[in-house]
Amino acid sequence: MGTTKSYFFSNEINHLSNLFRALGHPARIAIVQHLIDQKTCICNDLVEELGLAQATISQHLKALKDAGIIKGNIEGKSICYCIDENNWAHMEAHFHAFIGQKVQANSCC
Amino acid sequence: MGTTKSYFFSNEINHLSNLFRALGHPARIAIVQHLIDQKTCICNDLVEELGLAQATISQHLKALKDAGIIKGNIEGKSICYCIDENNWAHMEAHFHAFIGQKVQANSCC
DNA sequence: ATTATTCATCGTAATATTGCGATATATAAA
DNA sequence: TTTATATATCGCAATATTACGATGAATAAT
Repeated sequence: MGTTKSYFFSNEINHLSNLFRALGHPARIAIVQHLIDQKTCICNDLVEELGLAQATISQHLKALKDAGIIKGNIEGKSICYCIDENNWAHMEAHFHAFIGQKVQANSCC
Repeated sequence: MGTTKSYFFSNEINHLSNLFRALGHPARIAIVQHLIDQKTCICNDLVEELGLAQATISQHLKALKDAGIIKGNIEGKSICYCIDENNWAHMEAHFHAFIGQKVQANSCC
């Protein structure tokens, strides 16, 4: 009990919900927005920027990396993160295929 | 400890992450997709359709309703759910404003 | 070689989510 | 009125998430 029954659902649906879930936390949205805004790579000014502990930021970065939304590159003693522009395009397409669907007006009220 | 520090973030960011989170579960994606496909309203054939317990489905419906994604209407002894087409449009715009942002290619690797 | 910096990971506490059976409520049907 | 049907909610157990301090690993600076 307590565990999501992913095996009840298609890969398609599980993948989509994983992407949504990865963005389902304000810190992770803020991180992604920061990476988009700063174009150039960002390491952990995020810690100062967001006001969360370093361990917490690192955890959120991992979640975004696992979802394929960002990627990181070692750069000296720090690590340079940026949007994974390849997956970003896929994600955009994936989201749009779902959210862009036509919805009937007032179909129940 | 353990609670999301929403007050660290803007309303904009919190709202967006709430929307994403509402769709961050396969059952809820499946429910929304079902509501889109069936155009006409759906009550709890979802229980048979998804194979989850009635209480669980009801809980997921509540999460989607709280997020403004669906709405329900009493219809005899059952309740008729459908996409809230007004908020759906807002949501689409909101998502697109975020996901549709231009991302620099290979900005860190 | 030692020290400082940057980041990941571990361990742990607090809280949230997921799922279900049981029960409550409300309407329809008999 | 009694019974059946549909749904919401309560209470609980299992698991996941969020957050943080402490520690480890790797590189840069001294």
